[in-house]
Amino acid sequence: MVETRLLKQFIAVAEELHFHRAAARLNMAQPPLSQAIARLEDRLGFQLFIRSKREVALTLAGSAFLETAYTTLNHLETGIQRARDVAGGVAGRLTVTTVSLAYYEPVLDALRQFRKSLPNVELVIQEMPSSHQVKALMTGNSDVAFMRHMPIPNSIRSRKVLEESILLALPIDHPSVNKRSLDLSDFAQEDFVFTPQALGPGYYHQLMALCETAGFYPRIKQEAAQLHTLVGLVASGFGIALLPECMANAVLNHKVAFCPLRPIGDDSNAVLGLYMNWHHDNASPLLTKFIGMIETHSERHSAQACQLDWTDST
Amino acid sequence: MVETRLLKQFIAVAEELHFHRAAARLNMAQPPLSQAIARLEDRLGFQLFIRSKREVALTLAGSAFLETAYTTLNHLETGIQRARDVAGGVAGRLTVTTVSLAYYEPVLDALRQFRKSLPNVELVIQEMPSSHQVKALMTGNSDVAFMRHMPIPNSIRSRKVLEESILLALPIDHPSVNKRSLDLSDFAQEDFVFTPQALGPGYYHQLMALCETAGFYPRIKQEAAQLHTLVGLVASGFGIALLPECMANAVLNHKVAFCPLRPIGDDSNAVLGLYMNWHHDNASPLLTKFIGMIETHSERHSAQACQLDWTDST
DNA sequence: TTCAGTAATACGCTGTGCATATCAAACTTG
DNA sequence: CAAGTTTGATATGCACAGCGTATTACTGAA
Repeated sequence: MVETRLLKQFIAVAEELHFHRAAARLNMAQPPLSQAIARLEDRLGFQLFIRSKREVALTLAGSAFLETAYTTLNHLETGIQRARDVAGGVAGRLTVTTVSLAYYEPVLDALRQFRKSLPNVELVIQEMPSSHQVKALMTGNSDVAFMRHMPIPNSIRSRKVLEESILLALPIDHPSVNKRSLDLSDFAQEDFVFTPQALGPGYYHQLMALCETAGFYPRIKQEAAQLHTLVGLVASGFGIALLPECMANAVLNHKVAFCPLRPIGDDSNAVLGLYMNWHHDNASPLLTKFIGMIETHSERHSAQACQLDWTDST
Repeated sequence: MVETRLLKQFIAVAEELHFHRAAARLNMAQPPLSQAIARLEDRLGFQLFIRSKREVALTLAGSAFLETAYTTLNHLETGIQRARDVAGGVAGRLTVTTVSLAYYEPVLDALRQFRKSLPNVELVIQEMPSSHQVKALMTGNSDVAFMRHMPIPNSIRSRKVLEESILLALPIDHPSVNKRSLDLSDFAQEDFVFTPQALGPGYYHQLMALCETAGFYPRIKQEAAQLHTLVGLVASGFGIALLPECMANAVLNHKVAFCPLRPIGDDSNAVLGLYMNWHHDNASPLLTKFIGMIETHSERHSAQACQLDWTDST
C-alpha cells in the first residue's frame, strides 16, 4: 500500500534531488528518508531514482510517477477542502421546491441572497404540487418546500413565511365593485371559478371553509389549475373568484377588481399563509442557513406588509 | 496527514455502512476500525458518519469525501500502473532523429513494428543535420540518431545499420552508360554536382576521398543539399554525380543512369554506411527494445541485400 | 425482562518508521 | 597526493501508531 507520506517524501527527494536537503525539508533525518524511498520503490516494483554515490537522478518511470504523486496529493487536498466546505455549509446542494405561485418577495429575496453569499452552493428550484413536495421532503429529494397548508407527517417542521388576505375578484363592471366593503355572504348566488381540489388541497379547503362561514356553498362554474387563469376567467365573465392578495399585484388586469372582504366572526380563514417546510432529520448546514435567511427576510417583509395594510385600511 | 490506508478503511465503512462487516472485509477487528475512522474524522476536521447506537449513515460531507476517496485511490493506482509500464518499456516516449535520406526499409520496418508492438509509446521522429543530432543525443533530446558518419564523442554508441554502394549517376545519353563497368578515374575531367560540405560532412568527405583514391580532385559545377536535386541536375546535364544506391530505387528518372564503379584498391570508401547512434548513459528500456528491433531488421535486410548484389553482378 | 446486535472504550503488544551513529565512496583542495 | 568534505547507504535502538482481545454501553426485538 502506497501511503501519502511516501508520496510526500518522494516528491521532496525528486524536487531536491538530494537526500539531505529533502530530509531537512521534511523535518527528518536523512537515513530514514533513504529507507523510505527504498521502501516505496520496493512497493511500486520499479526504481524511482538512479543513485550514483555522488548524485541522484530520476528514472523515466520516476519522472512519470512524480506527475502522479503531484496530481494525487493535489486531488486529495482539493477533495478534503471541498468536503470541509460541504460540512461547513458553504458548498453542496440545496433543493427548494415550491407550489407555482409562491414567488413572493421575501422568498425571492432570500433565494437571491443565498445564491450571492454562497456561490459554491448548487441551488436547485423545482415546482411541484404540495403532495409531491411532502414526499420529496420525506425521501430527501427536497430540502425546503414552500406550500400553503401545514403538512401532516410530524417529522416535518413548518414555519409560516407570510400571510395575505383573501380578496374577492370581481369583473370591473360588477355592481358591487364600488362598495366600501363587501360581505362574502352577499355573493352566495354568484357563479364561482375555483382551483381543482386535487391540487393544493389546503388552499381549496380553506376557501371552502370561508364560504361555509359566510353561510353558503359556492356554485362552481369552472375550474382552472393556475391562479392566473382564474383571473382571466373572472375578466371574461365566467364568474367571481376568491384569490390571495398577491394576484392583485402580479396581474395588472384592468378588467378585474380585487375587493377586500369584511371579516366574519373568526376570520382565521380569511388570511392565506405560505409555509416553509423541512424534514426534522435533515442535518444539512445549508438548510439551517437557508431557514435563517428566510426568517430574516420574512420578518422584515411582514413588518412592511403590516404597515402597508394599516395605511390601506385608513 | 491522510494516509491511503485511512481512505481504504473509510471506503469500506461507507460502502458497508456497518463497522463489523467493513472490518471483516479489511481483515481486521472492529474496534481498531472504529478508532481509525475517528482518527480520520479528527484529521479532516469534520464528521464523516452519523452513528446512532444502532446504525451508521454518511453525512453530506462524508458523501462528498467518498467521491474524493474513490477518485484519489483510482488515480494513484492508474498512475502507478502507468509508471510501471514506463519502467517496463511498454509506455513512454522515444525520440528518433534522422538525416533526410535515411528512410530505408530496415529502418522503416523497425519503426512500423515498434509502433505496432508498443502502441502506448509516443514515437517522435525528427529530421535534422548530423551535427544537430549529436547535440540532441548529448542533451537527451534524442534517443536514437540515424546518420552517415561515426560521431566523435565517446559517450555515444554506434552501430552500422546498412551499407550501400556508391554509384555513378550519368545522364542517359552519356557515352559511358553502356559500358559493363566503369573506372572512376576515367571521369576526372567531368563536371560534378555535389552536396555542400556543411551538411553531412561525413558523406562529403567520403566521396572526396573516393575521388582522391581515383587520382583526381572533382571539379564541382554545382551544389545542392537534397540528393533528389542532384539527380535532377544530372538529368539536366549540369554534370555527373556520385550517389548512394538507394537513389536508383527511389527516383525513377529515365534521364539518369546509375552505374556501378569498379573497385579501386581499398574500396572502403566505395560503400556508404548508415549508422544508428545512441547515448551510452541512456537507460530507457524503450531504447534497448528499439535497438534490438533495428538490429533484427538490419540483419535480415542485409542478408537480402547481399543476395541481390550477387545476382546483379552475374 | 432478557437476548441479540451494534459501536465505543480499555489495555497490552507488535511492527513500522524514526533518530543517532557510522560507513563507504567520490569529488575537492591545500 | 593525502586529508577533508560531501554524498548516500547501513546498523542499531527506540517510540508510538495502529492492531487484537476483552469488555462496556446502548438499542431494539422476543
